[in-house]
Amino acid sequence: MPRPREFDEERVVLAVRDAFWDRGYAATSMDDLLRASGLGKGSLYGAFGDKHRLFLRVLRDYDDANLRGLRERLESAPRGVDLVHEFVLGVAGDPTGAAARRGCLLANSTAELATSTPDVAAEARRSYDAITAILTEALERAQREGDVDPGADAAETARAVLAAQLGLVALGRTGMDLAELTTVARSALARLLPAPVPR
Amino acid sequence: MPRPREFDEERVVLAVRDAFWDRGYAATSMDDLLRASGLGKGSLYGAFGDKHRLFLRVLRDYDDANLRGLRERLESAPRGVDLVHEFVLGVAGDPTGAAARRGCLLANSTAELATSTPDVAAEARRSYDAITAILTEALERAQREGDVDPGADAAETARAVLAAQLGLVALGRTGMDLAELTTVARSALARLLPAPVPR
DNA sequence: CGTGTTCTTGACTGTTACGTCCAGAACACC
DNA sequence: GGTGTTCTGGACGTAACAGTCAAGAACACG
Repeated sequence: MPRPREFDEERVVLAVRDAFWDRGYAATSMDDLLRASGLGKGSLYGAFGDKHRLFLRVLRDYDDANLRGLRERLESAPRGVDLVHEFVLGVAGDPTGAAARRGCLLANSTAELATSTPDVAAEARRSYDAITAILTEALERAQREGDVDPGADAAETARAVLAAQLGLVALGRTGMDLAELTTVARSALARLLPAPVPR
Repeated sequence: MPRPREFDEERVVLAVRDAFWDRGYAATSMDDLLRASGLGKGSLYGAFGDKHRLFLRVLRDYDDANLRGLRERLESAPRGVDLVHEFVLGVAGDPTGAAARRGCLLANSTAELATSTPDVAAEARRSYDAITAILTEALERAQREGDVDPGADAAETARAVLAAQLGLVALGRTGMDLAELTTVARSALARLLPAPVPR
């Protein structure tokens, strides 16, 4: 009997996500979000609650999509080491550089809000732990496939790779030249992944 | 003949810096800054201009102090490689973990503002370029001193080290366990600095 | 000790912020 | 087609926001 929603919840989350992504949490006003989503006040508040709750919803959806994508790529990757390369080099993947300048919504939000909003810090830990697990799995596969030294601690390597990727994201956000960013990514990758001893 | 200032400009900049550091740029109100500095509105506006200009002043002072500290430590360090270690391990240097959770003002600000405020992105590039130059010098010294493989490209290594450090700062901000953070820092460092070939 | 310049304080303005609320619209079901 | 429930849009209230301004205080200098 209820009147059905006129909007698609997922589309609204994506539109709102872009607004937060472009301006940051605090600088994004509710009016910005209403304009971005095309909804009226009652609808947005009714469906998602206040700004803080809406933001957390956006962030969680963003992270989940990222993790889902990583897992899928791990399964479809010909070799485990490919995923690791993709993960790190992807920071400079967009040839226009727009994606690099935009950075990562989670990383941006953590830097802006981690102190004042424990929810965001917790979400970041959750996400980074999950990414580390996926990278660890990829590296273990790479070890079995002979692309990475089997003597290396896969979990430890995964964390180092994650740190390097986060650093690259930070550098990309400064507007660093894409070619330079790629060079840094390649050299970091080459050093972090210990090659198997040739025999 | 003019009436002298009653406040110390440098102390005000530091107090204001802490306020920005704790809350982020957008979430810090002028009232917060007035309370933190102890000044009245006319004084703060008269001495530093509006919020944006004040923030840039704070950021520039912060960066300059950082760079000065790095250069001094490079000169006083027994070995070039020591500075590189300090630089990376320093992220987890405070045993309480408060410093790690707080992160770096420049990194936080870049993540929050780089898109909307080109000044901040430019300041970040300036600072990171300067850090890279210092690290390059330290690495070249380390190569001469036999602590790093002389065949490695020092500038490229410096950029990789910077990326790793920025990643560690990002991880620290999530509240990651200090011991774990240190472990990641050590393993990244060990892999990024190619050991000299023993002979 | 008068004078001129700067500094300080806080009231004030206009804008924008977030969130609530209500009247009317739109639909599913009977 | 009536009825009940939810959705929609916008007006509204209160609070906080950034920044201006003017009146008076504090000093250096002559």
